[in-house]
Amino acid sequence: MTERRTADRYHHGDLRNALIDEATALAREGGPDAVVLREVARRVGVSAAAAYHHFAGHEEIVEAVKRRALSILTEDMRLALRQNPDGVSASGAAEGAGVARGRLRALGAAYLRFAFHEPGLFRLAFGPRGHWPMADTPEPGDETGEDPFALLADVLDATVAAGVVPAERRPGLEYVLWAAVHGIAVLCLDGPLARLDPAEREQMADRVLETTIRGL
Amino acid sequence: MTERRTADRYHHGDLRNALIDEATALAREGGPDAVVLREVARRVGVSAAAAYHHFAGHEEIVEAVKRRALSILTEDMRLALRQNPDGVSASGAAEGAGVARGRLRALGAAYLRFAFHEPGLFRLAFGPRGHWPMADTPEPGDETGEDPFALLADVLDATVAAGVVPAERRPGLEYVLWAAVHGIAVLCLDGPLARLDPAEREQMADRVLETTIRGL
DNA sequence: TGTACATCAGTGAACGCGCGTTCACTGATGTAC
DNA sequence: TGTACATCAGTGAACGCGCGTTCACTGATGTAC
Repeated sequence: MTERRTADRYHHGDLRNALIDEATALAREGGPDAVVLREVARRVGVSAAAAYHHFAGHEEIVEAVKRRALSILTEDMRLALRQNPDGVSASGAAEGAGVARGRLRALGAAYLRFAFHEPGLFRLAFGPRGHWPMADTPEPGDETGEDPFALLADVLDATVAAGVVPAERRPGLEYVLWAAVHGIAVLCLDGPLARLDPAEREQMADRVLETTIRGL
Repeated sequence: MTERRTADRYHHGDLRNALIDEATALAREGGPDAVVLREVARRVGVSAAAAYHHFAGHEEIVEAVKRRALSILTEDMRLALRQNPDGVSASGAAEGAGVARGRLRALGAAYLRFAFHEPGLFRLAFGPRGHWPMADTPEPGDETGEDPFALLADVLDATVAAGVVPAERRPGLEYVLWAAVHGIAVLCLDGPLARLDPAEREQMADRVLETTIRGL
């Protein structure tokens, strides 16, 4: 019943978040172009002008959704790592090569799961005007404090420590893996592999990961 | 002076091609969203309605530009292969592993050169509503009769023949390589690597190709 | 060689659309006294 | 406990924009005779 707080009242109570919620729903359904300010307001049941009390304009709403998408992805990836723990215990023993490779695979698989399950959010976050996390610009409003890039960097460091990757090849290796994984995501979402069923898609994803990790 | 044929006349003479030319120029400058029917007509110096005597509508112009973009890419890739000939002479001797790998690298490099030199056309051809060549749908209006996918398939077949790739890994391998190459293109155009200068970009491209081919 | 005429390829004005944004406004809220 | 009032968060109408598309039209072209 507390939910009634956000309805049937002249003052909404939490309009800002309600708008972001609805904008996110639109992005999920239709990708970047579907996030239309007027439609967001319409869905919340509020005038379009009301949005301007909470956002500078359309772009700011889109930015908020991008941040939310990225934070969902980050959480997915962190979870994947938690389910594939490294072997570094209190004793400080370095993890084995197999474990390091497994964590790398898990990270890539989580990225692809997000792409396949949330294509709209994925396209929004990683589109031409996207919100890519970068090495030199950590997320300002990031709830977790760690973005996908940082997680990948850590796991790659571990592969070097485990002897899977020669140290001289370490710099910039994030991008090599990211490229492969991102590429197959795009091929499956918008490209020639768009008609694959989920099982075939997963198979392709596994192959890309396997091949790339073998090549590192 | 023959150029005057296309100007200062009530009847243009070759309006259809002039429109595609200008639409292509717009795509080059601003990507998919820049291909605006009214602007295309404006640039050609003709009313927007005139375009409807040559195209069913906006989408058909865009399609024509996509085909043109793809045909440029195909030609670039064919040229790259011609400059990295296989060793198959009249004697029919199979080419060496190094040659096969070199041709694969050349093909990937050509794809990336196109992406970097023609980002607007690249985004148009390979965007969400793109014009990806596919294994099962050869290009209908293709001038060359061979698309990038077919070229890649041939070269991959050669790598198997040369013993670079085990035959059981051959099926679907096109997509593994394509994913890596396409991924790094996107990262460099729209992603975290957008600020790399051309030399660094090429270095990253080489690394991705090297790593992926090693992993095949 | 000249003329009537069908056909083709243009024109310019207008339509409807949905967008982001602005404006003057008003209803609700909570605080000071 | 009640009331005045500043502040905040809504409203609804309107603006301007540029788009794709349609329409009735007209100028140019080339062919039949």
